[in-house]
Amino acid sequence: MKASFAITPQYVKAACSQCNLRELCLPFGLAEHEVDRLDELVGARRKVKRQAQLYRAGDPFEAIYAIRTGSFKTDVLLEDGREQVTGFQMTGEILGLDGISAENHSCNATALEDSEVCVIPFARLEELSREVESLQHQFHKVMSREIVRDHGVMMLLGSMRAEERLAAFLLNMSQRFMARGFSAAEFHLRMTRDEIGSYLGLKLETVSRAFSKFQDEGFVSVQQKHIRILDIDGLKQLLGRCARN
Amino acid sequence: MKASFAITPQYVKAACSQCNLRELCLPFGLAEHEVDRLDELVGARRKVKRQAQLYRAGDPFEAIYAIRTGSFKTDVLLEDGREQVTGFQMTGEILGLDGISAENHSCNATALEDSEVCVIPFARLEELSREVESLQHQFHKVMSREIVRDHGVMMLLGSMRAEERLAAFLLNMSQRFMARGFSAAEFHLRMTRDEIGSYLGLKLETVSRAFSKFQDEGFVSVQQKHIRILDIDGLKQLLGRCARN
DNA sequence: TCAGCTCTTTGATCCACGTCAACCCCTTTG
DNA sequence: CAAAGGGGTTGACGTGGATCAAAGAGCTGA
Repeated sequence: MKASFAITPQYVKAACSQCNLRELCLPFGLAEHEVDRLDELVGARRKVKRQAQLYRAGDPFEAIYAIRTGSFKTDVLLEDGREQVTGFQMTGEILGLDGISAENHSCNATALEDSEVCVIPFARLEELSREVESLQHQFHKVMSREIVRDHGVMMLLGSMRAEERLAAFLLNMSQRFMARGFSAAEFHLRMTRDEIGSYLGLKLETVSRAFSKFQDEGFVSVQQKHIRILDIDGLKQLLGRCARN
Repeated sequence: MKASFAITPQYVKAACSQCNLRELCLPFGLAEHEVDRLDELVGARRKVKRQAQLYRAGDPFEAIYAIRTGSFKTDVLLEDGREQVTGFQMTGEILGLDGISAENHSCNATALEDSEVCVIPFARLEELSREVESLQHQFHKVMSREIVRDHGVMMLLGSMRAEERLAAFLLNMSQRFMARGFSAAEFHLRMTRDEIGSYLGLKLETVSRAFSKFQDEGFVSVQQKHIRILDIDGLKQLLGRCARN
């Protein structure tokens, strides 16, 4: 279905304007005729298979990417091979902003499931955003949001204990699924315990134990990657107390 | 001296074009006549006394700030009062980018010493960067650099042990002092052990002990806030080994 | 359908860093 | 110059989460 869409000209033409992710993505706040102009430069689309990389650290930077379907993780690697996951990205979110500063990417972006992204050539985006004020502003907001998000992760890594981190993670995922029209209470995590652990600055065993504890206490029901949140307020309260630093 | 400069019209006119920080700041990469246009909108300057706040979380966002003299820390606060320092900023660096996304600031910016910033009204910056391509691009680079920096901090907080974190911090400070024409080997830290600890996700005692250890091992000489780096390669090697996650 | 994966869970043990507490050194102020 | 207070250092001790180990549970592919 997706494939047949992808090759029909109407679909290409109507990319952003018909996309149900526009509220979350670059077209947010644009007038209809402005979205049409954005469509023109977002022609190309790219499929990325599960475990394949959209880009790697060091790759030359040419475009940013909007996730149309699927999800990704981004990570940076130390010389000794250890990995730090810097984020998980869902549909409508923008990948590749790290590449602007040095003109090549500084992290790796890996698909967590078979995914598809809209390729947005950066030079053309800058060009268009010089003409379209609302696009310029929305793009700045997207970048700024990434900075704010990163500060939240620092808070998490620097000041919270293991169970708080996982609670914050689950609440964040829940809220993002909800924003995309999915259930806030029940969802599939596409990443492994190891990847969650890397993101949260914990070992996978600690993540697993925290999940078990939450389940024992009746906050969530966990079956492998399938999560059901049973007591969202309980999780929120868990967050409130117990800072470490 | 600074005060007398600040009120002379030439000085206001020549702000960016004569500023020795242009290489590090927004004017980087602009042609001379473009810098002149930037000067026009960077008229206002603001002094911030040590310990005073340039802005607070929740303040309406109207401008970003370039640090002319002095230094700052930014932090976010949890409801329970615990603080996470998200960064230390030096001359030429830009403060306030977090405010763009929600139209109000999401963190606090506090001067670590008596400081002065250039106020850059954001609406006018967006306006000008629609006209001046090189300014637009440099601004995007500045935002992107902040994102890359944040990823580095995540790496630090999520994957490094205490001594590695402090070593990374010292090397980073050293490099930034050097970029500003100061000694890379000898400098004054403007922040307390507690603030360093908050930034690095450690308690102040742990920071203090790590300083002592580095001193015992001959890597640095530490006298309160005065640091002399004696063996920069030793510090770098310390970074290479010993990841935790 | 089975073999060989990878991912997850759980238990036992260890240790890096947090916590608590005492003391020291500067700096500031009257 | 004395007193007060804010940093900073150091020691003793406790603990949250890492580490090591083993077994179970789901996929994947022949």
